[in-house]
Order: sequence, then structure tokens, then C-alpha cells
Amino acid sequence: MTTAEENYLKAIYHLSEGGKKSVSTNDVAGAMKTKPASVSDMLRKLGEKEVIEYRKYYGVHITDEGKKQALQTIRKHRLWEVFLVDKLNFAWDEVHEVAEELEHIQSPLLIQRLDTFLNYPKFDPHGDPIPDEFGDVKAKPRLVLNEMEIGQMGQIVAVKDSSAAFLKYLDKVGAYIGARIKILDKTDFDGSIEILVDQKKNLFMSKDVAANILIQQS
Amino acid sequence: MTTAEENYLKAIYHLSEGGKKSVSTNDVAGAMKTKPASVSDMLRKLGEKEVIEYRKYYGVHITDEGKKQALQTIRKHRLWEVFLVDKLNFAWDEVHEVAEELEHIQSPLLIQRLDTFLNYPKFDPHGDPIPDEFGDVKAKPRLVLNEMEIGQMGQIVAVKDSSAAFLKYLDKVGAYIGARIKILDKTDFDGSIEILVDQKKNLFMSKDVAANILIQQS
DNA sequence: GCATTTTTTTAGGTTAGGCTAATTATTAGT
DNA sequence: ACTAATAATTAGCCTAACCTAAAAAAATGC
Repeated sequence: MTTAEENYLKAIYHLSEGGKKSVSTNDVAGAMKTKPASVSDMLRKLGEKEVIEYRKYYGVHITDEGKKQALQTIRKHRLWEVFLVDKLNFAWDEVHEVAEELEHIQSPLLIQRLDTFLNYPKFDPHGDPIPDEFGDVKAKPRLVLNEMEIGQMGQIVAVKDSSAAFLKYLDKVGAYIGARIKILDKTDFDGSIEILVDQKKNLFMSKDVAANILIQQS
Repeated sequence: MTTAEENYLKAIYHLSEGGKKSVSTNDVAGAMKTKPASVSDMLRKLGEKEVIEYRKYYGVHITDEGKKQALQTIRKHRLWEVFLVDKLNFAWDEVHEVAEELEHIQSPLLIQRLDTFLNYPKFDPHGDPIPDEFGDVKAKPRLVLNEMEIGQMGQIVAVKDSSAAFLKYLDKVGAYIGARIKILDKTDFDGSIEILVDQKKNLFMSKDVAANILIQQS
């Protein structure tokens, strides 16, 4: 698989995560920042390699083999993110682009040794689970912060939007992966919420921000 | 610079290391394992970028700017080699191919942090010096083992041939970077030599082997 | 339910980096 | 010094991954 093929497959995997059976050409083009015409070409190629099922005009469905390969790429990406943050002292909002390059290094031995060196981490710095070498992910169910009810509690375990802008904002207001939170209030007309962070800090946030924060109840 | 361009430039740099002012198209093709026709194309491109001076039919000369860029690639390669050996427990003969991929990751911050993490190493696992961020290399003069005289002493600091086959052979016979050696005997008719390793182990080696081992006198 | 809009695909072009075959420059041999 | 051999370049083609414009299929609106 080439770097471009790996990136397309990863994008298709992520787009089908929400249980959607089929992903459209336009969706892929949006995710990859390429034009639909380029996507059609690539889908034909990936279809021939049998990592996706491709029916013209009807979108694409990732196969079991495709899923396995996508999860390996994701595994590599997230392991490198752990390395960058834990060992090289990168901030969590600086790692994505570099990991995007590192994930394409071809060496199973390297990844195996890296995993050992990092002491077999199960989550990356954004709280996303790291698949094992067989592609197995043991993720506990998560809630989106803006869908929780007043009084509910949990821990921030991940963010949906990994853009530097969003991550920097979270840092600024004092939210972080691992923070324990409790829903104090919800405003119906704009969906904004008030939460308590670590039993001490009150924090207001808009619905748009809350919709990008994932919570796990313990 | 693309990956291919970086690789060509590095090859040209290495080929001109022996003080040769000009490198031939065929030499580059040999080093890059491509055909001379492909090299002509690439030399034109590198010439336009002014990292080499290219006169048709007369070979190529690397410019100061080209040298600087080649040294940065070499710096990255050698830092990654140190990482692989020191941190991930790779054997010194397993690192070259992986480092060849890692050296093309584009992130000055990454290299700066890696350098810090590795504690600013000055030599890679093969004993080759690591250029600093300005491209400066402080290498002490080296002798080729087969050109030393009986009675001379020194330390193995590098090998010319980094192939896995050669490195494995050295491991097997007990030679390694850092070993202190003394020339015990030289056979004129075939150039083979006998050395003492670390004041205890006698070792015979052919001229071909000795010609690939570099010694530094302290 | 037919026309319009949207989505997707196809056709054809571009750039990077390879290739082979043919041509041209340089170098070597007698 | 002239011919033969070698080295280097050009011409023309290929594949991967993008693009734009045009055509075709599917979805939508009234």
C-alpha cells in the first residue's frame, strides 16, 4: 500500500465509524481535501485491492481486510503520538501533523519495539484507544458532553476535533484529558452548559465546544 | 525538497566526500540504483535548485547550499540510528533501512527534540559523526585498518561498508565500534592482518575486511 | 412523473520519478 | 588522428496521484 492509499483507507474507516454502512465519494473528498474526481480513481484502485467494496454511484463499504489495515495505520499513528508527547515533550496539539508522516514508516519491527519502549500504552494523548497488533480495540462506551444531563458525572477521555485551535482553547480554559467533570446546568435555548471540573473549577462552554468533548462514565 | 531529491543529494555528497571535485552520472546511477537516463533528469532539476553545479557531460559538483542540505539529511539519519539502537534496542545492522525512511520526516522541531532526548550524541552506532544543526562535523582523522603498520594502536570508530552481511560478520568475530586494537602482524602477499582486540583476543582478517574498518588514534 | 439539481464518473491533462531505445559527446586505442 | 568504445543526454513512454471540464446517473422538487 502506498502512503496515499493508506490515507484514503484511514479516512474511509473513520467516516464509517458512526455505524454508517456506506460512505459517499463527496465525504471522502471532503475528508481528504481532494476533488471527487480523484476520489473515484482511488476508490477503483482500493476496490481492486479488496480493502473496500465499491459499487459505482453507490458509495463504498470497508471490508474486514480493509478495516484491519486501517487499524494498523491508526495504531502506528497513535503510538507515535504517545512517543512525541511522553518522550519528546511535545504538547498534545503539536503532534498530529508529525504523526501523520511517521505512521507511514514501513517496519513492523519498529512498531513492535516502539510499543514496548512506550510500555504498551492503551490510549493516545487525545484519549483515543490504540488498537493492538491484531486490530482489537477495547473502548468503553462514550458520551458526547453536550448530550449529558444535569447531575451526570464522568471523565473527559477524548476530543472529536483534534485541531490545534480547539486543543489550545481547551488548555486555556483548563479542560484536559482525564479531568473529572459534573454537569451543573444546561441552557435550553442555545445548548450551552456549565460544568464543574475536578470538583473545584466552574466552566461555561458553548454547545459547539461540548459537542467535541467525549466523556466516559466510570 | 522531495524524498527523491534528498536521496540524490545525499548520494552526491557521499560520492564527493573523498575530495573528488566532480561526480559522474554513472557514479550517481550506481549509488542510487537507477539508470543514467533518470539521473540526467534529476541532475537538471537539482541544478535548477542550485544545490549542485551541473555542466552537461562533465559531471556534477555539490554547492555550499547543497552540502548544507545534504548534511541536514545525514544528521537526521544518524540521529534516528542512535534512537533505534539506544532506545529501541535495534542491533546496529538492523537500523539502516528504517533510518533511510525516518530521515525524510519533515519537522525541524522533531529533530531538535530528538537530539535533546538522545542527549546530543556526536556519533552514530557505526561510529560516523553526527553533523550539528549548522552542518558542522568535528571528525578526528581516521586511518583505514589495512593501511596501518605493525605495532600501531587505536580504536575502531567506524566502518565503510554498512551492509548487514558485513556488520554481522564483525559481530561474529568480536569486532565492534569502540574496540581498542593493536596491529600484531601483516602478511605482505595477501595483505591480511592479525590484530589484538581489547588486549586479549587475537583476530585474523583479510585485507578486504580490514579495508572497511576505520581506526582513530587517541 | 418529469425536469432540474446534485453527485459521481469519465475523459483528458499535469508533475514527479522511473524506464528503454536512440542519439550525441567524450574518451581511448592503435 | 581517426575510429571504436564508453558515457551521457534526449525522446518518448509508463504509473501514481492529483487536477478541470464534460458527461452520466441518482436524487429532489413541484
